[in-house]
Formats: sequence, C-alpha cells, structure tokens
Amino acid sequence: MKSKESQTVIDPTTEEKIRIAARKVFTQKGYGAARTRDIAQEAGINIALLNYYFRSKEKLFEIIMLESMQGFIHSISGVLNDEQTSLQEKIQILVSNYIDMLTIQPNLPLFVLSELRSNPQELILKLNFKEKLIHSHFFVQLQQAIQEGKIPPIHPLHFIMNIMGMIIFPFIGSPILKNIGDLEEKTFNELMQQRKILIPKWIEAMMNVK
Amino acid sequence: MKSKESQTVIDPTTEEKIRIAARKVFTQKGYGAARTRDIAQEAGINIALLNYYFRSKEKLFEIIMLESMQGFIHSISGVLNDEQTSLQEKIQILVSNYIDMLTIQPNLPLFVLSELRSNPQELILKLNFKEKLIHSHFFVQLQQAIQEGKIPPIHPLHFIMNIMGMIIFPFIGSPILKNIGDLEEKTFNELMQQRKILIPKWIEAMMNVK
DNA sequence: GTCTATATACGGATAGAC
DNA sequence: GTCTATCCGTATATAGAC
Repeated sequence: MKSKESQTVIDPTTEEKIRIAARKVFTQKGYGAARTRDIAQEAGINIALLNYYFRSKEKLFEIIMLESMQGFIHSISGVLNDEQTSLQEKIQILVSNYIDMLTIQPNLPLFVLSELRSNPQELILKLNFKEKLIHSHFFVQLQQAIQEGKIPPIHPLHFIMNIMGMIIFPFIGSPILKNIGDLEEKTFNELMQQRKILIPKWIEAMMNVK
Repeated sequence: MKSKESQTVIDPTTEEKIRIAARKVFTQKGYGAARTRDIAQEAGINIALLNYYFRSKEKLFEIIMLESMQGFIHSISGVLNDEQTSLQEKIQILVSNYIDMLTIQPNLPLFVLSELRSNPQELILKLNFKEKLIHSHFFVQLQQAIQEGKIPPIHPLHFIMNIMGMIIFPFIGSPILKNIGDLEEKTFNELMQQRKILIPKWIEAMMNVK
C-alpha cells in the first residue's frame, strides 16, 4: 500500500494536480480572467472537486500566489545573504539564476505585478519583502560601497530598479521584442543567455558613472 | 447655440466621458476584470448608453487600446526620426519624454503588456511596431555605431531592452519598489525625475563596455 | 474522494418608454 | 440621447448520489 509520500513522487495527488493547473491558468490569464472551469479541465477533474479541496477560487488563488512569491523569495534570499561573496559576485549569480527561472516561467513577473496592483498592500506586507531585502547582506554591501565612495551616492533603489529592469523587462515585453527583432523563441532565449554575462558587466560600468 | 466643437472644450461629450472612464477602468483592471458597470458609473451614465455609443465592451476596448498605443507611438516616433539629433541626444529626449508620460499614466505599460500577451499577434501587427522602429533614424544610427565599432557588436535589441527596462520597469514594479524603499508617491516621482538625467549617463557607460 | 445536477449570482446586452 | 427594466448566457459554488 502506497504512502502519501511516495504518491507525491510517482503520481501527483489530486490536490497537487489542481495546484499545478491553477498556477498555469492563473499565470497565463490573471485572477479576473481565469475560469475555474479551465483550471478543472487542465487538471483533469471537475469544478466540484476543485471546491472540495480549496473551498473557492479566491482561496485557491491566494495559495498559488503565496507559493509563487515565496518560491521566488526563497530562491534569491540565499544568494543575497551569502556572506562569502562580493557584491559583484552576488549580482552575477542573481542575474544568472533569475534569467534561468524566468526562461522556465516567463509569465510569472507579469502575473505577480498585475495582481499586486489590484491587491496592493496585503500580499506585499504579508511577505515582508522590504525587511528581507533591507536586512540582507547584499543591501549592506551596497550601502557600504556607496559610503566608501566606490559607487555614486544615489538612492540604492536606483540600482535595484536597473538590475530588475534589465533582467525582468525582456520577459514582460517579449511579445513586442520578439516582433521587433523577428525572433523565434529559441533565438530569444539565446539572447537571454547572453544577458547573463552582459548585465553584470553593464551594471559594473554604471556603478562607475559619477 | 453651442457647436459640437466648442462642447468638446467646455464640457466633454457623453462619448468622450465614456472614453475617459473606459481608459481609466481598463488600464487599472485589464480587459477581463473590467466591468462595463464600473465604466458606466465612472462616466456618470448607464450601461445601455455605453452600448448605444460603442455597441459592446469589446469594441470599446479595441478603440481604447488602439488610441493608447497610437498616442504612445506618435509621441516617440517624432523623436526617433529627427535627423538633426545624435544618438545620445535622442536617448536623452526619449528618456525624458517617456518618464514624463509614465508619471502621468503610470498604469499604461502594465495594461498594454498584459493585454498583448492575451491578444498576441493582432494588435502588434496592426500597429506595425517593427517597421516603424527598424526604419527609424534612431535604429540606423544605432546600427551604424555598432558597425563603426563605437558600440560593442551585440544584438541591437539588447540596448532597446535596457533602455526600455530602465525606464518602464520602475513604474510596473512601483508597488514593490515603494514598499522596499518606504517611498511616498512624491518621493517616488522625485526618483523618476532623477532618472531622466541618470539613465542616459548609464546607457552611455554601458555602450563603452566591451 | 469524485461525480452529476442544480442553485445562485453576476455581467453583458437589448427592448422599449420617455 | 438617455433612462429603467429585463433577458440570457456564463461562472462560481453547493447538494446529494455513488
């Protein structure tokens, strides 16, 4: 007789099948446009069962959203808090990991950012994004570099905006960018791979601008 | 007796009131989550009248979307095709104009980019984005600079991505960024004003990276 | 746990009076 | 042109059988 543990490896639980389907549909369409019918169909079950497990579309959504963001935060907080690496090394690793993640889940940023606008405070506060970043080793190093005059004395948020913008924007804007550059999915991904090396160099160059 | 022309100045036509309301609601919520009831209420009229003028939610949406994107394209194509300005000058003006526009309409990019994902081909092709950019004086200058070795020989799209990312991302990510940086609307906008000067410098620095 | 059938609510659109 | 009242399809959620 199978234990619940082994089932999760061999064959997804019904609950997991729903989770997976929900993540897919929600990230593609957003909360408002997603239909529980689509999720149920994608999971190979029916709406009644979906509600049996998750009570409502809204509850299901909250769980998926929280999971997505926690997964993201978890994946970067290790890098941000590694006391053995320099600022430059952290940026390199961050850029590389992030681009790999987005190559697999290119719709995630637009989904998260869209929903954050509707829900503003709640989720952001719950995840305590701010404290996690500000108290990270990365942020300390960044401020230190500014104080030591190694980096121009501008608001540290400018650097965060630039790094995130250069990494995330291509994925958010991919429909336009692919059109402009006549790119297939494959070529687009090759450009993203190039950016793993290029972005850290660009950021370094920026940091020397006075 | 007022002519229709003078009415549009003194007091918006009903049709215009609906347009304005629709733009507001659509950009805030996206097509799927926007309710015609909300639009009607925002415009101070009722659904019947909305359908009287625009036949359906979908038709109204198409008009708003087209207007938004045409307005945007029109506002930058002048800059991109000014044969009197250098590449650097174009970037300066572009960044400045763009940031001013987004300060007024901060929700526009997320709206457009979200909808483009659902509708992929249709709108992008209709607007002929690609041809307009590729045949612009800006793009010619960019490629020329690469050929002359003034800029590293990477895909020109990388620069487009960087410029757009640095300008647009802060607005798209503003809920998170404001939270991280403990920023009020006013302080956020001050940072955006700073970026009008900073971004062109950063781009110049990047372009010298080999 | 999982299904079918159904209640209930909501949203877009129209009919028809003024 | 503008309104009120209403229709009808669709979406979420639940009841109840298996």
